[in-house]
Amino acid sequence: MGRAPCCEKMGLKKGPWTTEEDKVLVAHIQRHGHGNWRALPKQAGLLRCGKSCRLRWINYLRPDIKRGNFSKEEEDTIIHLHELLGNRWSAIAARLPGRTDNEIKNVWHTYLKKRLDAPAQGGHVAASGGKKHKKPKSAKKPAAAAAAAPPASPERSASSSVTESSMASSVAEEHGNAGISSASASASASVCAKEESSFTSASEEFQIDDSFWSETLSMPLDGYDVSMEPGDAFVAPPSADDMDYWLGVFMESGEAQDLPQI
DNA sequence: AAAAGTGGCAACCGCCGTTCT
DNA sequence: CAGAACGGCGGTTGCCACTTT
Repeated sequence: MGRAPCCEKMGLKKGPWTTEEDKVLVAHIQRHGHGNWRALPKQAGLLRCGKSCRLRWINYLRPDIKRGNFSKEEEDTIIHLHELLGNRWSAIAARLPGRTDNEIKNVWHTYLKKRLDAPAQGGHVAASGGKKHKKPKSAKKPAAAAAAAPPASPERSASSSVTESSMASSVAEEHGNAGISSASASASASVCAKEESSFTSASEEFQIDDSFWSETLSMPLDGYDVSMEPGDAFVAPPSADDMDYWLGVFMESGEAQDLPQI
């Protein structure tokens, strides 16, 4: 009705993001937050769809993103949570600080699924390249980006850990002001939990100690009888589709301290 | 050393639930 | 209250780097 028409795709750019676009997006979010993703590209002067901006920010530009290889503990956590939650990548990501749903989804499809499919081989097919030992994508240069972006996107040149980049840390500080407001405006408690937990983690440089993983790995299965076989499709407990249910699970399990006070 | 094959990752697409007019 | 816009999620795709032959 009174709303602006949804992102008209005319003239909008697609494909890999350039360094310049990244900078513009980060700078804009630093200043204004991301109250309205649809309007953001226009306000920032980006020829991108709002969705694209959001994805870029969530998955790569956010200051609290933890890049680099997945540890064994993280992989095990994903496997455990996948048994519990199924393909609810966002829910799984919420329990892995610094990891995004997209990244977890990728890891699942590339390593973990195979690892489960072929347990006989047993070995830990690490995300660090069980077979290929691929160099962290630092040189992947999109054809379109190559022209506009000098060497490589920031997150690619510093792919081991974005948290180490000065840009990221500065954004982290700024985001405490700009981003939180929009995050807290979100109606979804789960989203808030996810976002804000990330923010608090960001300020702590993402040092995840072993206790976190031992708790994470032992908590859900021990505390709750989900009575399901590994590999089963997700069998929802009563009202399990409700994220409040899972929030409650986390709270009761003592994981609450890892979540923001809502 | 070169070519072919394989796998990983970033990004897009479409759907769904929620919010707003 | 109805319809449209928005935000978010999961599935899928395409490009590129790496490995193997």
